[in-house]
Amino acid sequence: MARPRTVDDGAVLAGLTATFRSSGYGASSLSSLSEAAGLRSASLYHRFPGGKADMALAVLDDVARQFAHILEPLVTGSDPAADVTEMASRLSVFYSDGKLACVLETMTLDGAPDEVLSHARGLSQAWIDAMAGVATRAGAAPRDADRVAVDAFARIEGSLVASRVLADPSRFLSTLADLPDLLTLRETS
Amino acid sequence: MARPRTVDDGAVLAGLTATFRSSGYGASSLSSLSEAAGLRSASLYHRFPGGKADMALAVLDDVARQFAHILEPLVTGSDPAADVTEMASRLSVFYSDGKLACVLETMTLDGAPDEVLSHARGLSQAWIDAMAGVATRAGAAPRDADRVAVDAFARIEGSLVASRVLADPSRFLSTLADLPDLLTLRETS
DNA sequence: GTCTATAGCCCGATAGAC
DNA sequence: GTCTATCGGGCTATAGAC
Repeated sequence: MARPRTVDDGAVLAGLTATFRSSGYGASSLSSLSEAAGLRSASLYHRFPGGKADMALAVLDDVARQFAHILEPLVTGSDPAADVTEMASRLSVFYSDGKLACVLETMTLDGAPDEVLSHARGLSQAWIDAMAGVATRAGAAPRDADRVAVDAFARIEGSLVASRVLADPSRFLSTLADLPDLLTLRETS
Repeated sequence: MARPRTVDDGAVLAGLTATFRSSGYGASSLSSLSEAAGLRSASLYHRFPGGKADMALAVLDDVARQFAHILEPLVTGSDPAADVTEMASRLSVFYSDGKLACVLETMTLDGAPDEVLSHARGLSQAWIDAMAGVATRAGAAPRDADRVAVDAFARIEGSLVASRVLADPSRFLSTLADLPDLLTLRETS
């Protein structure tokens, strides 16, 4: 990233991410991506020679970087319930309190190339593994830890879908609030 | 539907549904819809003068009809837990054991027209209302009934997303198995 | 590194024969 | 009621000036 660029890398990625996130892979046209990124399509092809698939992979790489931050409390923390609360807080920022869709959901629709699908799959699995890890530290048996981690993943994704379909993001926030109990096996919900 | 048609109405709708369901609204092209329906695009325009939006609305109408059947046990039954089990069984057929996406999820992405969005929203709400109704009959207070119904909706949608993203439909089936306890407030999960 | 311009194809949609 | 043929425009992608 040493060479001068008239449009900031981060701004380009942010624009591409926003478009893929809200429209999905197949419905994101190059012109919509170009407009959101602030670059003409020819310039996008200069940065992403593989075209739309390359852009999607770069977006997923960037999302992976953001998730590394979101999940960091689960890896470095020592108080499982507090660590999950902190992860939930960072998730809330990432999803804008439930107003934004999950790129893992939207990007795996349409006719996304296999490489994009497997990338999204790996990212989801890493997220689940991190949540299973904190459940294990909270005292869960490996099978239970994996079960509640996948359950947490499904509940988060489902609450985002419900927030969009019902046009009411409140379900996402209450799901986040339930996560500490769910992942530490103090299931009250 | 008295006039002769060389291609069966049901087959056309089934093809359109399959395409919208797996690709979403924006990524479903007229050529893909045409191929799935078994009709040339000009013939599709004859049946659906409003174009793609008309086709999407017809698909949602058909889905509403199917949901009337899926939800029928909740309305006519007398044993809440058994009624939810029967609904879950019919849902499993509709979603092909978790291998098919939810048209309510995929159709509300992309640039779907407002009419399509509100149609999908109404269908989701009817589903939730039916589930809240059975929870009420199981003894839940109105607030609790609505809460668990929305929760059930979100869990079902989330398990379908998880099934797709993780390429493992088993989460959908275990979510269905949890529904009777969830909706009758015997929460063990 | 980004731009204008354009290639070639596919898009949604329509006209008119049968 | 479905077809072939076609319109204008948007699509992904590339060539070449600056």
